[in-house]
Amino acid sequence: MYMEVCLLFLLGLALSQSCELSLPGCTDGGALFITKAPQVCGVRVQLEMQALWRQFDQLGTEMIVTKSGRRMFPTFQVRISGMDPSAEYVLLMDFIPVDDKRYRYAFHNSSWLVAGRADVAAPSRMHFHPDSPAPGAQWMKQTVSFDTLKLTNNLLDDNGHMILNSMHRYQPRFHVVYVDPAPNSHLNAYKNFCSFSFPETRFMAVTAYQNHRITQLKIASNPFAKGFRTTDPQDADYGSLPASLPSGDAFGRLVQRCSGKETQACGLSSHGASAAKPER
Amino acid sequence: MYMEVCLLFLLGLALSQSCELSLPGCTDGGALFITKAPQVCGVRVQLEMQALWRQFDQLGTEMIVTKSGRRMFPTFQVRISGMDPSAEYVLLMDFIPVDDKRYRYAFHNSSWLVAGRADVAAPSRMHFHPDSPAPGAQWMKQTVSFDTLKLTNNLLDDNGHMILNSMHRYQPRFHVVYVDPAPNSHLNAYKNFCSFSFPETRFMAVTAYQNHRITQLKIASNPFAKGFRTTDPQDADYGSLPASLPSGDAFGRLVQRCSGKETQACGLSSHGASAAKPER
DNA sequence: CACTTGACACCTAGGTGCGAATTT
DNA sequence: AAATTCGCACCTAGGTGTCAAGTG
Repeated sequence: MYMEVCLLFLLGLALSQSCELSLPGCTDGGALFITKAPQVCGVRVQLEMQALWRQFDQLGTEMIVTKSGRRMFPTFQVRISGMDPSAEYVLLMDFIPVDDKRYRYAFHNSSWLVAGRADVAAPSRMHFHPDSPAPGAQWMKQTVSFDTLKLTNNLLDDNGHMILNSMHRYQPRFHVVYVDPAPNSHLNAYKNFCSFSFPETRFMAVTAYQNHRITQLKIASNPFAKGFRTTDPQDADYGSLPASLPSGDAFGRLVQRCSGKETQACGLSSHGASAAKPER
Repeated sequence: MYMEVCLLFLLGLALSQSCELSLPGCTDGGALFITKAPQVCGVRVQLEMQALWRQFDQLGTEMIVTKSGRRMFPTFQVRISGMDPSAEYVLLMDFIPVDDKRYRYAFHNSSWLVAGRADVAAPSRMHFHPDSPAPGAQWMKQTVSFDTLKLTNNLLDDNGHMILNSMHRYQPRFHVVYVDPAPNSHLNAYKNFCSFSFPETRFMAVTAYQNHRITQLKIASNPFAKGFRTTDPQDADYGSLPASLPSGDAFGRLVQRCSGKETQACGLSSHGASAAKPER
């Protein structure tokens, strides 16, 4: 990892956060106040394993956090197009709180209830894809996987894992940063990146699964949990088609509409689904 | 991997090979005809697990080659110092034939015999360390390991493995290449790298072990072969001190003298042990 | 009571030499 | 006969949820 590179776009991401707060939405192909650099303005990102992500999302995805760090399942993986093949990019992820609430699970009716305001925010970290930096051609060649990313609830973690508060809800974000070789490129940092959020990847951080249906879906779909399977080893075709369509609620329709195709970066702070921003 | 970088020093390495053939030796700190770039002239490389390598070398190291590719054991690992911390380097390995001979093993007296001239040379490949390119600081931070390198006897291999002829003897080489950002840096390619050979890492490529003592030492020292151990699980302290000193032959003394300490690059084509070149 | 921790059995993924079968 | 190939049992290394125990 290149330290000098990292420092370069910390500024950029900070800008991104504040812009997200101040702007209500980002219309697809709408007028732009800030022009993005050509190296990032055409970047398109497609979430892999969408069908599986949606299955989990319908039930209310939960992700285990442990002291030593736990992988995400499903793994966050994307296919990228529209990069400048010869330009250098850094790819990274972070996690932002979906709201300012703490939750608890009501077993009697299998639903999440608000249990007060959020705890003090965990130290915010970024996870750089280990292949960073690399030329666009390399990133676009095949699926980019964040399978080495781990989630922890240890506030003092020194393994570089992503620190989250259990019983809080998070939205993964994906950032594409163009490594500008120009001198004083920091002056253009805000032009040199774009960000993507896929609403169907939101999840509740937990230390133990609460919703039994989530547990069952993890066991059915994660190869490492095969030891807990009881049913046929048949139903393992995730990743192509959703086993069931999104249900009739507004959120379901939104997800279907916005992430059914690949996603284009929009001008200021790009989202996987432009109108499907986390509720704030 | 950066293709443009690769192309840059192919020339350099080619030069290296021809120089090795034409020059009888490379005296430690002697007068130099060609001045190396400051980024590489002070680079020092120390072989890890020397004691283990020497134990194998005394018996006549054998490395398995398979169609699908086999790791080396011991693994080629080095500690590096003397790099420019902020300069970019590419690290790579290749394997050169020790001689022009084909061998066979005489079981009756446990020795290798010459069995004619070498077969047609296998396609010569280079193995780039997967972290390449990276700044000197990163390479020097910890041991650099080539544990993902695999050896194959499949002339048509398309997995990027190192292709070797079975029953032929090879010398691993290690190359440090400075990535010169200057325009027309290819004109200086021969200045921008240095190479290291450790005589104790020479080996015979085989499809099945010939010397039973080699088999036993592999079983005793490779964790993955633990299933074949019969003796105490005690004698597993390789890497610190040699269990037995090199025996009384000239080669043993040579190895001891030349690779007992860390090794400095010398001017033209640097070797781990300057006078311990493979016999040609 | 709600939540967290840690030992555990059970997996995946892949690196070993063995030994029978096959090829040259 | 010599050399190679392949399935195999046996490992390492580490990712699963479970369950009992611990914490506040």
